[in-house]
Amino acid sequence: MSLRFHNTLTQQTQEFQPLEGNLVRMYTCGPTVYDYAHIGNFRTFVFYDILRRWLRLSGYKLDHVMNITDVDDKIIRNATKLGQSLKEYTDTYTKAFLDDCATLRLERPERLARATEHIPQMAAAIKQLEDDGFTYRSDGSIYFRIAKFPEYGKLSHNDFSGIVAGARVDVDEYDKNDARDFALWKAPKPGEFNWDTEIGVGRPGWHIECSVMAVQYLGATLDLHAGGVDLVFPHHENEIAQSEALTGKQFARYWVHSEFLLVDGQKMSKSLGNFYTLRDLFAKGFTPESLRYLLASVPYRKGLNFTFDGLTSSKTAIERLRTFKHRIDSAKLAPGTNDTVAGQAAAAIHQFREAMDDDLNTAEALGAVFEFLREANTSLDAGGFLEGNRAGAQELMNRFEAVFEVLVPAEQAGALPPEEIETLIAARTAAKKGRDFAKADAIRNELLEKGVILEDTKEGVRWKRK
RNA sequence: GGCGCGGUAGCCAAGUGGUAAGGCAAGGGUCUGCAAAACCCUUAUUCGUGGGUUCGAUUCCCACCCGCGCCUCCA
Repeated sequence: MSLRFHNTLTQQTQEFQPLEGNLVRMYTCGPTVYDYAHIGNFRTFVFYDILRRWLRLSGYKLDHVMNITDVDDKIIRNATKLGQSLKEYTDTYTKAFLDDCATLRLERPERLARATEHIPQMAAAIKQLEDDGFTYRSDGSIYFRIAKFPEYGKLSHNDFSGIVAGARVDVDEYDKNDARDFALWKAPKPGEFNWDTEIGVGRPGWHIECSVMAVQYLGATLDLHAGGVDLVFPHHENEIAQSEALTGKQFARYWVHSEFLLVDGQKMSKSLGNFYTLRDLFAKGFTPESLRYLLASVPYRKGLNFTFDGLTSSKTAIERLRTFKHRIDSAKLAPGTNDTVAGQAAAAIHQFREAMDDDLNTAEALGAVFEFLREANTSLDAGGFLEGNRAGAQELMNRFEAVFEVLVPAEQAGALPPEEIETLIAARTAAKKGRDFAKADAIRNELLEKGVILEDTKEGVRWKRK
């Protein structure tokens, strides 16, 4: 079967088909750079990465835009407190975010779009919405009047027809006519960061940046729009209202949303002390690959309960995969092809693709890989795995790695150089040959203390980092 | 209260109208100078609870319970 996604808009899992040939125009909601991103954020960003990779591996060409929100209340507050310019402040966290993404091996979208670099375009869009009668001004701010957009609520499947117009609800420190109306443009406040534009002085509301940047770079209708579930309402609902009011066309055809990450069964929060950034985890000795694997291994539409036990078991699982990869790459095999093994490899490759096609079912895809891993190891132990079976096994592992990318260990600072390791291994092998096992074990322990694990295999000594 | 997601072994988790993938952990074994790695065996008569449909339901329907998210710019 072909690629399917669960579309929030239709609440159904639908076959994915881009509007134009094999080009996928996609937009994903990126970070607000007011602090270091936490592992909950990265659950979603890893999901974007898996989504990108699988689309590419399915033969699609991507045009993917992700926003960097570099102006909002928190940013303004924090930057002001530090006496920094907006740019100075957000550059710090933008860089940290991009570094973290690289560490987690997340593919870069074709374009990153910063909100503050699109202020004139946002003003122009708001101007057009004003001209078309979708807005009103109140206390210097400009609001979108949802009463003018009857389809409001179609994404979150809420019925807003009962909202009483004229009710004044004090939300967000601004006055609105209708509880659900939202700010397109916020009135200037003294001492804050403001922009002087064709619609006046002030700063943009949160939602307008995504509508404007998406349409500017990708056109009126996107194939795919992704984000965390918490963005369904109001953010994405508002994006739809603005965008479709502007263009008169459907904004996005497939909406995909990732579920939340919990920590020890609870929402992550600083007050509970269960709030983690990547830096926190690496400081505890966990590797980027372990986190990447853990975040990727639970299908994106399922809540993910993060635990340190989970991280540890991910590490172990990765080790097993690495050992297997090494084995099929380096094993000395007898000539010929074992049809049974060949069939198992083909079945695994098939099942892997089927699972991923089914709304990115990474858990099932992993199941296919591990099942073959066990079958192949059994054959390898028994000598039934032949030279002609190598390519099929490698093909499966390559496909696995193309999606999950955890097999190559990250470079670790201060690690023992490979030359020194090889020297020690040679000394140990010599000691073993002389039946001096005490010395051999001493060398092995010395290496272990320096984070290097030895394995004596039929093909010789293999080492790996702890 | 409204909308949405979910409740499967110690933990993570897939899945189907026909009788429960996979990973981790644990115990036993094979191999090894000892390890490590790898493999084998063992660990859910049962899939939140109660009804219903059916020859048969974990899978479909109804009700209920529990967890989580959104409904105040939080991925």
